[in-house]
Amino acid sequence: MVLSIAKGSIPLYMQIKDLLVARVTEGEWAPGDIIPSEMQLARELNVSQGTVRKAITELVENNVLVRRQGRGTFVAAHDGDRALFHFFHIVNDSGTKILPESKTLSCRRKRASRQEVSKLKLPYGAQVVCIERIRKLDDQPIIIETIILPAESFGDLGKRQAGNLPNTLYELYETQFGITIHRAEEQLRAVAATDRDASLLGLDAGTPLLEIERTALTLGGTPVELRTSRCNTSRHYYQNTVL
Amino acid sequence: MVLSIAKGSIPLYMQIKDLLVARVTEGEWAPGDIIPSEMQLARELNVSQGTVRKAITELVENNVLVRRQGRGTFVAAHDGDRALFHFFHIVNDSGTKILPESKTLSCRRKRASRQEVSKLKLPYGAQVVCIERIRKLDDQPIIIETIILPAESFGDLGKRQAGNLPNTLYELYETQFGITIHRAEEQLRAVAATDRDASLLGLDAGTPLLEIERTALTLGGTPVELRTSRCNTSRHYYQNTVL
DNA sequence: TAGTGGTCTAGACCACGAG
DNA sequence: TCGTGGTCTAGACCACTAA
Repeated sequence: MVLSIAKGSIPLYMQIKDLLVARVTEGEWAPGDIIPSEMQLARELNVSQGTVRKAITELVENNVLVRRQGRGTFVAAHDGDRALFHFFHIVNDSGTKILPESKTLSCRRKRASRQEVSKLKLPYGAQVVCIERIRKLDDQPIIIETIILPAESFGDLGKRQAGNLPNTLYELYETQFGITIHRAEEQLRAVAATDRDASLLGLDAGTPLLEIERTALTLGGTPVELRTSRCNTSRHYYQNTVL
Repeated sequence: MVLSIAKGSIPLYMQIKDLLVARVTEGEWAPGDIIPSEMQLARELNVSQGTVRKAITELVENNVLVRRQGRGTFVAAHDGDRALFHFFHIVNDSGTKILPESKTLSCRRKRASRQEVSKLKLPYGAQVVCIERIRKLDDQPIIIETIILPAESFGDLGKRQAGNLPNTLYELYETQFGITIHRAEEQLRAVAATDRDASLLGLDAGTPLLEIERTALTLGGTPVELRTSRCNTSRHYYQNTVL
């Protein structure tokens, strides 16, 4: 990659951003890895430290990189904190947020439905991994989740029954399959509990549930997870901050 | 205000941020106003342009200021776009977002309930303005909204029946009452439609509705609006992006 | 102590908008 | 043409971390 500084071209720091993003998406630097120091990058790319700094600053704001003073700059990795603060929005009535414990009900493979093919941009007839689990908050079953993953990208997940899957799946995707979730789109609706919902959550059929349909994407923008959560919101709610 | 650069003190650009925020919250600069140029501020505060620039950059990311190349830097103001992109999240099934038309059902004053007193941090027994309206999307009544405002801050709103209120209330708060909404906290639940909900929305009682409880805050963090929206999500949904 | 990121400065030139 | 914000540079010093 050659940086160009021709008149009216894309700013240098933008080109550097793209270059750094490429090195992350192409796996040259993995999540948790340290990247070269600002001075090293500046020398390598023949720009000033300030220009590299500006590129890195924007990637930090973007949750792609993490800076640690005195240590260096690292590729952002999924830990429990990120799962809790960025990707989990259910809070109990007293306003405190805790990650629920999860119990895997099933984890198997099947042919993708028409909707799944379309949302995951899969070829017709592709296989998907289908996970169903139930999540407890304050010792009560509150959330039923159905998760769909493109089988091709997830090794042998779902081929053999795997027992209980870890609570923070995004950490699993990252460490086991080299797939990092970067952002997600959520669509929320109110729906009536089906008989199955009702029995799993200990409610009456027809009880209003909050349904969250999430599409999770990699840094490159590829959709890699479809997740439908149905939540009993009688003692919990979905918390969102609008800026 | 004197900027201090003592060892181990708060960085200069942070102090400048606070100072600029103060000038906005205290009304020295109103929404839509141009603020002094970076060079003018740098001279006034005896710092370099780069330091002022860094302060302003963060306030722009914070939606407090807006930069326009070649023109200057302005205090952010509420227009239809901001209402639509930042503060309205209901989208129809084909994924397009449009601001609903609103019909005001009532706008009157009353004594604040215990909950309203608590959430708006009002003195016991304070008056509030209570607005009820219904909002149409794609020509169908989809949302019922109840809005609570501290009467003290909103002049004579609700004293005389005011006919139909404008669609984008935050513009009204800003231009008529000098109150700028900066951010909001939303709590979402699934609830069953009451008889009144049902008749207003043309549904059966008990139909699941998405309830959004929003607390809107000024830049200073003072809560100034409580808004409860109940939405028919059979053909629409609440869209949220998770970063 | 050496190396990293964090803050701050001073000054150059570019791109845009208004008069 | 002038003033604004936008990009880029070069270099100083501070604060933190690890060896």
